Amino acid sequence: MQIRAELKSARPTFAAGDRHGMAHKAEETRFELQKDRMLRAAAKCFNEKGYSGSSLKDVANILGLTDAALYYYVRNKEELVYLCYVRAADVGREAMQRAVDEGSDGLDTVLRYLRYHIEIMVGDRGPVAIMSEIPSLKTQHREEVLELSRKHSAWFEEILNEGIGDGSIAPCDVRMTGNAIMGSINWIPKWHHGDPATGRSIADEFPEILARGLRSVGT
Amino acid sequence: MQIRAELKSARPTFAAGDRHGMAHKAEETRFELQKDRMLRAAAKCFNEKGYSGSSLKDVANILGLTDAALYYYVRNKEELVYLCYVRAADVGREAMQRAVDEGSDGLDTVLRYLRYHIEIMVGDRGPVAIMSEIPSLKTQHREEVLELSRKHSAWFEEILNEGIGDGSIAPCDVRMTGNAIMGSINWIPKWHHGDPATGRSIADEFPEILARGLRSVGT
DNA sequence: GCATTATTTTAATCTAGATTAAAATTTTTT
DNA sequence: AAAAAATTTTAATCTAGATTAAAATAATGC
Repeated sequence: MQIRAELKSARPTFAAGDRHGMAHKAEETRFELQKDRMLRAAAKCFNEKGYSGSSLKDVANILGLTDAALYYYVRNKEELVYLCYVRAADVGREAMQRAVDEGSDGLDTVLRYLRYHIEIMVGDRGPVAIMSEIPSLKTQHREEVLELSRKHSAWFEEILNEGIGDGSIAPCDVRMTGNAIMGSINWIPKWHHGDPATGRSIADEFPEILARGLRSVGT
Repeated sequence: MQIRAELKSARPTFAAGDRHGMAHKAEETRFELQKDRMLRAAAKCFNEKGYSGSSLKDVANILGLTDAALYYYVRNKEELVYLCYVRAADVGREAMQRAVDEGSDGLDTVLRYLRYHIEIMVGDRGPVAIMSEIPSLKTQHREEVLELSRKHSAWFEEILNEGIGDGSIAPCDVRMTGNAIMGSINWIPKWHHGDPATGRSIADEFPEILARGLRSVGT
C-alpha cells in the first residue's frame, strides 16, 4: 500500500476506504458490503447503548471482528459516527425521493414518505442511526451533516406547502409541523428495537397517525 | 466531614448530596439551588454538545467553577446524567399533574399537558435533558429512569383513553399515538436552543399541531 | 503454486477526561 | 472574631478505550 507512504506527511493514518472510489453504489464490492455491515452494526450500538456507551470493540464484536479491524474502513470513531449519519440522511432522502416520484398530491406524498422512511428504519436496511451526537463531530463533518439535515427538512416543508397548495393539506405552520413530524420519526429507534412484527405495525400505523392532523377538512 | 471517613470502607468517595435530605423541595437551601443550577448547566451541555462531547469541565465552566467542584454534588458523571434525567422526568410529571388537575376533558388535558411541558422546557426552568443516554447509565439508575419513563407514557396513554371515552378524542391506537407525540416533544431541545421568542411560539403552536390529529370529528 | 493485494490480528502506546486527596477559601454559627 | 462547617481549588493519579505499527492471515489474479 504505497499510498500510505505517499501521504504520510499529510496525515498520519490512512483508511483504505479512500482508495475505493465509492462512486457507483451499484457495484457492491466486498469492501463496500463489509463497510455497510459495519455502519449498521455501529448504528445499532449507538442507538441501543448510546454513543459514549459504545466502544469500537462493541461494534467490532457484532461483526465478529477485532476493534482494530474497523480502522481499515474508517480513520477513527468520529468518522464512523459521521458515516452513520450520512447513511441515515441518505436513507431519508431516498424515501423522500421515492415518495415524490410516486405521490399523487401533497398529502399522499407525505404519507408515502413516512411509510417508506419508517419501513427502511425498522426493516432489513436498518437500524438507522439517530443523530444524537452531531455536536461531537468535527467541524467539517458537522457542517456537512447539518446541511443534509437542513435540506431534508426544507424538502419536507416544500412538500407540505405543495399539499397546502393543492388543497390536500390544511394550512399550517410548515416549519413547526415539519419539526413535529420529524421529531416523531427520529425518535422511533429510541423505543423500537428489533422485533419485525412491531416494526411492521409502526410502518402501517404511524403515517396515518402523523398525517391525520394534516388532512384538510372534506378530504 | 466525618461521614467520609466512616463510610470509607464501603465506598471510596462520598458526595455531599447524600447528607442533604432532599425531602422538602420547598426549602431551597443554597446547596439545592447550586445543585439545580448544575443540573440545568449539564442538561444544556448534553443537549447541545452531546453526552460524550461534554466534559465535566464544560459543565463546570458554565457555572464558573472547576470540574472537581462538581464532585461535591455528585459522585460521578454517570450520576450527573442520572440526575438530569430524573429532573427531566419530574418536570414532565409536574406538567402532566397540572394538566390533569385543570383539564376539563381528555383533549383539553392533553393540550394543557403539552403546553405546560413545553413551556417548562423552553422557559426559565429549562433546559431539560433529552434522555439520549439512558443505556449508558448503570443498571439501577437505568431501571429507575426507564420506570419513570414508562410511567409517564402510561399516564399519557391513560389520558388519551379518557379522551376517547368522553368523546373529545377520536379512537386511535393510544400506544402508538403516545409514542408519536412523545417523540415530537422529546426532540424539541434538538432544534431549539435558547431564543425565548421562538420558545414562546413553540409553546403556543405545538400543542395545537400535535393535537389536531386527535380531535374527534365535530369538536 | 506464486506473487500480489486485501483484510485482520496482536500487542503496544497514547490520551483525554474522569476521579481523588489534600489544602485553601468562603460561609455560617455562636 | 474565632471556630466549625460548607464549598471550591490545586495538583496529582488513574483508566478505559481510542489509536497505531507491524506482523499474520486470507483472498485473488496469473
